[in-house]
Parts: sequence; C-alpha cells; structure tokens
Amino acid sequence: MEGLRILKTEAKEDKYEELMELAKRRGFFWQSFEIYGGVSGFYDLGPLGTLMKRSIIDLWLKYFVLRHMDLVTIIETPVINPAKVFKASGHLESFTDPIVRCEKCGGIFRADKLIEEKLKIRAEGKKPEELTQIIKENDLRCPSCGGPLGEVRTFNLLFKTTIGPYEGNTGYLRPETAQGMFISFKRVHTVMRNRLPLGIAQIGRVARNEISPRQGMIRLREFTIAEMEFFFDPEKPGQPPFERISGGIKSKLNILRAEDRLEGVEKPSQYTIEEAIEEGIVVSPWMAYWMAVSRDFVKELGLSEEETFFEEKLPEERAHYATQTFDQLVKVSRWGWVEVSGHAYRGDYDLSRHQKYSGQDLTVFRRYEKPIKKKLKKVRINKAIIGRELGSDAVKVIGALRAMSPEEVEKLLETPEEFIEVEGRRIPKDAVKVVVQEEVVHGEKVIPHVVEPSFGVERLVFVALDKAYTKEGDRVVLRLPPRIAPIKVVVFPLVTNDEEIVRIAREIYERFLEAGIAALYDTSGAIGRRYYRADEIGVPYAITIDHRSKEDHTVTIRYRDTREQIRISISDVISWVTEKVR
RNA sequence: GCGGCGGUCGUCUAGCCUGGUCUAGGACGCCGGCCUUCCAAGCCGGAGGUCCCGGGUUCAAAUCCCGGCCGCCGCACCA
Repeated sequence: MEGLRILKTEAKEDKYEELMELAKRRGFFWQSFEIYGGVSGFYDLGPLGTLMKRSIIDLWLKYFVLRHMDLVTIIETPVINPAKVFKASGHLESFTDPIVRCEKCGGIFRADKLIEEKLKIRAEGKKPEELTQIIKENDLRCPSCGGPLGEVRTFNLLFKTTIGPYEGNTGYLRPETAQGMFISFKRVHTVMRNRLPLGIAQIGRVARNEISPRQGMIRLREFTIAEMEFFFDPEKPGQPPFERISGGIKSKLNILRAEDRLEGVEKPSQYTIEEAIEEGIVVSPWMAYWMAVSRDFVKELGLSEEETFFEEKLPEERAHYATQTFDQLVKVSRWGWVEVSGHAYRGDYDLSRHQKYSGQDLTVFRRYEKPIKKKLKKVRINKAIIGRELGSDAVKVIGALRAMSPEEVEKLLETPEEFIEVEGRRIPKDAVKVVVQEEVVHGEKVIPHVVEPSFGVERLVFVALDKAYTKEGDRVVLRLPPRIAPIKVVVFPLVTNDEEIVRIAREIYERFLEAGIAALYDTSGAIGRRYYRADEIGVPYAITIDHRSKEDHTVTIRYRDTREQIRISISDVISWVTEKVR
C-alpha cells in the first residue's frame, strides 16, 4: 500500500476537523451513544444528515433502478438471517480470520498468513488449534519484535444473535444485502416473468463487527448499503444500453489495473468503455456498464471525473466469492482515496452454493433460438406379452428392464435365441424393442452469472460533504449539488417589522411545504447573517421578500454559490425551485 | 490490540505543569426583546457545564495517581 501512503500526503488541506465540528453543531451526524461515552464504529445521522442521505438514496434509485426499469427491480429482505445462509454463502468460513497475538509487543497477525509466508505451506482453512500447533512446532516468532506468539484464536466479523428462545437457533446480522437477492432470486425471477438479464437491487442496513473501526463515518460497524445483483446468462449476456450513460460507449473510465499496480503504477489510466470490454480489462460488458453508471452517479454528488477512479483488486485482496473486483475510489481531504463502491464479478458462485446447500433448483431455463431435434434410443416394453408369460414375476422383470440402458438391452437382443433372459426368466424377444426416437429440445438449465455494484451510503454522505465544504475567508459555504442538499430553499422576509412583507414570506413558505420541498423560514438577525446560516448548511437557493415585493409581486432568488440574485414573479417561485432540485 | 497525544457549557477554548483564589472564565452559537439595514459577529436581557466515567491520594481534586471508555496519529487489522 505504498501508493496509498503517497497519495495520502498529497491531500494537504485538512478540513476534517472543521467539517466534523460543523456536522455535529448543525446536525448532520455525530457519534452514537454520546451520553454513555460513545461506541466506536457507530454514528447517528442528525436532521440534516438524514435528509441528505435520503436525497442520495433517491438519486441512486433514479440511476440504478428507475432509469433501468426494463432491467432492474428492487426488494427488501431481513437483516437477521439463519446460520444456514452464511454457511452457504461462505461468510461463516471466510469472514473468520485466525489471529495470533505477540505476547511481548502485543502485535496482532493473521496466523494463516504468517505460517504461509514463513513456512511456504498452505495454512488457509486450518483450525486454530492446528495453527497454534504449527506455530509451536516450528517455533515461529513475532515478525516485528521476535517475541513469543500466543494461542491462535478466530475473529469473526459477523454479529451473532439467537432467533427465538431456542439456544441452538443461531442467527447472524447480514454483512451485505446480497444474500437476500440470491435466496429470493427464483421468486423474483418468476414475478418478473422470467426476465433475464435481471437486476435485483436492495437498500438496507448491514453490520460488520470490525476489529478497530477508525476514520469516523468511513468505517462503521453498522451502515446502509445500496447494491444490486445483476443476473445474466454468461453465454448470452445481451447488450447493455450504453446509450443511457453519459457519453455512451466511447466515454472514458479511469481504471488502475491490477497488473499495473504490481509493477508499481499508482495513477489510473483512461480507457473507453469499449476498450475496457474488448481488451478484457473488465471481464464482463455488464460490469463495465454498471461501473460507468456509478461514475455518472458519483459525479452528481459533486465530484469531478478526476476525483474518482476504479482500482482493480489483486487476487489476495478479493472477497471469496469474486473473480474480478474493482473498487471505486474517491478523493477526500483527509484520507486521500476512499472506497465508495465495490464492483465484483461473482459469477455463479452464490447461486450454485445456495442450490447445493438448499437442495433447490436455482437455475433458469435458457431457451434455444431454434428447438434442437435429438435422436434418442428408447426401450419399448410390451407389458402385455410379459404379463401373460410371467404372471406375478412380471413386475420384477419389467423393473429390471427399465433400469437398463438402451445399449444394454440391444446387447441382450443380439442373441440368436428366440428369447432373452432377464432376472432368471425367459421372455420372448418381441416383448422388448429398442427404437430410435426423435425428440425436440427447447432449451437447457443454466445458473446465471452475477455482477454486483455496491455502495456504502454513509460514505457517500461524508464524501459529498467533504467535497462541498469550502471557505471564503471565514465564511463557510457547503456547495452541495441542489439535488442532494438536505434543505432545498430558505425563505426570508427582508425585515420583520413590516406586516405585509412577513405575510407574503409566510405564504410562500407555506406553499413550499405544501409542495413537499424541504424549506426553512428564518427571521432571526440581519439578512446577511441569515444568508450565512443558510450557506453553512448548503441551502442552494434563498428567497427574499423585500419592499418591492409588495408593489410588483416579485421576489429575489439568491444563488448560494455565486451570491447572485435574480428577480422572479411570486407565482413562478415554487415551480422554479422544484424544477432545480428534482 | 499496542504505543504516543488528547477529552472542560451546543461549538471552540482558558484554567491543569506549581491542588485551595473555580460559586469553572471567555468567545461564538442558541432563546427573548430592541433595531430594520441585501450578504454573519449593533444594543439589552436570558438559558446553558455529570470539568469523559469509576476508583484512589489529600483537610481539600477540573488539576496528582490507577483503571476503563472515547477520539486523533503511527503500527497491526479492514471478507
């Protein structure tokens, strides 16, 4: 991670402290359980943070679901899952890290990694006791101080609970929403009239028992994920609707490839989506497509194209289910590049595993373009003849004949005799025939492949705030894009000792509320102070009612970012703002 | 988990080293009133503090000691 460290120092201006102070003071977010001293890895969203998060989720829905209603649908599934689910998904196995602690310096190490590195033997998947023994037998020491190592113990990142009053009935909180989509895939696929390709989206809370979460809102133990499992036929994936993304298939993605990273390259290169697909940089056209959608989506949060890129993960960095993974990184002031979304090619891993563990058929039917005619040999048994000849033994003999393949029966029939012998009984040759039959096959069963774009929503909130936070001298302005601003508009009477001005202001404010626009009404202090207050929480538009409003029924609209003002008829104000923030 | 630094009204902070003068001071913000002025910080008044938590030392603890929690930085960890 040498690269990351270098990039980290690049981010000079550290507005983190100021931003966190603002977030707390004005009510975007703060650490949870404050009155009990706080618990790391948990954050409350305040009034403004909650509204902002909802706006971001709406925007995500617009990009990933509503704009793709012909391809994508959305569901909600439980946070608590029975143990079976994560046995099947591999999380119970792979989400558990064996760790060992140095008794001298207290350093913590992945036990299996340590053994593999030092002894060059495979240690993955071994039990903690076995690992402890290997360490003892080979006298492995602490790699940083040389001290003795303790017992190997496991650490599982899944939160455990009990379902109902039965102790043995273990449940876990989901670490991703994905399993819900896999488990309900068949049902949704049916509901969607067997559509394929088919995206199933879900926005929901997940929990990961991180060892030591830091970095505030960036690494949480409980957070919201917005993700989609996009299912398609690997042989006939279909054509993604590239015309729906900004710039189409010729538009560019910033990608840092794994092979380049291994050679020490730290800067991403630009590839057109077409190139990325044709040159196999991204293994699936659909994966490239959703990466492009993600690029467009993140841009709407206020980040420029230079401030986001896709980093391909190295094999050892990938999750157990993925064959190719890209992280979408975004530049923030304090930590440099931060992951906001993951793009994994999950293949048929999840559906295959659930098919195996549940015993249910999770395949879809791939219809051939033209039905295929197949010539098949079949055994024809004349039960009447056998019945007449053998009486009560007939059932046994017929059963035996059925169990034989056509080829075996053909062999029996090769005898020169007039009869054949089955189960010790003779039956006439003409009771059994092998015929060649033509059958029409319309298709076959296949397990779809899956690509998954997955966003951490709280990170998006933080990243957007971090980007939006700017200062003009001492003046703080949150330059949030209007669509994700928690408060869309604020209404000010220029003065409060003029009844008519106040009345008009009040009336306009009421109309905003009626229209469902998040609006504020502020009369406290001088007008300049009120503008400042609004700028600080990112309200993009301020409506001021002044003396002229009484005469010509116009008001001013002030733009947050430029402080410019335009005059507009009162009758147009609501629709003007609505248009801008939708 | 380890090491370093830190935790005082809503926010930022003074005080801590050198225990008592702290009934914990200030600024901003907030609330009420005055003023009415288009880019915050005019006037008057007010509310607001478990000095992170627990224990110890002491006649006396925001202040010293121990343990814990939380935050930041570094190391480790981050399917």
